[in-house]
Amino acid sequence: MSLSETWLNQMQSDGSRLTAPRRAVVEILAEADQALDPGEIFERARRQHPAIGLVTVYRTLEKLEALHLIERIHQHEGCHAYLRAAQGHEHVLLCERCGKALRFVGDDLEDLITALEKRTGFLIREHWLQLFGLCPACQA
Amino acid sequence: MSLSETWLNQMQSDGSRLTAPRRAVVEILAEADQALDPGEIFERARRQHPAIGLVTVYRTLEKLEALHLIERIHQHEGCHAYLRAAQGHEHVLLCERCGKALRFVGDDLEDLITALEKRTGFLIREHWLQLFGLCPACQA
DNA sequence: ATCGTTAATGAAAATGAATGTCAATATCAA
DNA sequence: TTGATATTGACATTCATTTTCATTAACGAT
Repeated sequence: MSLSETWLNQMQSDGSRLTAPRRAVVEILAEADQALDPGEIFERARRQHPAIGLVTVYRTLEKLEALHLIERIHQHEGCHAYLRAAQGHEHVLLCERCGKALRFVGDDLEDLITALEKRTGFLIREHWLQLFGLCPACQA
Repeated sequence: MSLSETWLNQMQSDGSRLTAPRRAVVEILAEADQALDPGEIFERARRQHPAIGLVTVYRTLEKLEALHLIERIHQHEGCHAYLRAAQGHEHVLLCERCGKALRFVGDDLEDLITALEKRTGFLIREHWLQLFGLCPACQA
């Protein structure tokens, strides 16, 4: 089963109906190798389903985010792009030039977090780690 | 010399003129122990300088950011709050409840980054690390 | 297969943060 | 003190996102 099928099933289990515009948006996001913002998703979705409205894109994003299937990616240039959600301790590595996004696991932060909790008295519940750079293709 | 005086001097060296509304904004940001968004800064600045316009807040933020004295802090609820910029390898620890922000140094990411570069072929140029939790006061 | 409930849709209007314009004002070097 | 010019605040504008609403479509029940 492909990722988009899995997502569609999860949406349906959640009470959502499977419609053509929704399928288009889900497929785009499930297959994307980069974070996409609502405008970009809208443009791509139109190719498959010309009648789709931008509002539907927003609404589908909302649902997918609520199900933790996608999440917003924060960058200097803007914070409105979405990417498939991190699983477990995954973080993200982004190409500053072409936008290519890679998930990676690499959680060596336990020690740092424990030490900080002791020193500051904070109770740390979440962390964001993002790396930015140039992908192989964009270094040329 | 206080931090706001230092910032004002830097702005002046950069060719900016020191005006009352600008002083108000700078003082608020230099002394804040939490990230503040333009609206919050505007409200606070009005108390010292009732005639100030919101536009001036935006313009002052722009200048301070260009001088790397403040930087935008990204959070779930919004990405429009500003905090004094990180120095060197500082990162930020935020209280999810009251917004209190703490800078800390703790850069043990070199190994992770080197390993990732080798594995992915990316050239990594920057990283963001943010921790979220509850400050001592908000745990009660 | 058909029906009926109700979720979902797209168009249009509304909202609201951020930016651009501009005449009046204030800073600060000379 | 003066004058060039950066800065100001009011107002208008832009543009992404949300809201509203009548219509359409999905899908469980029959």
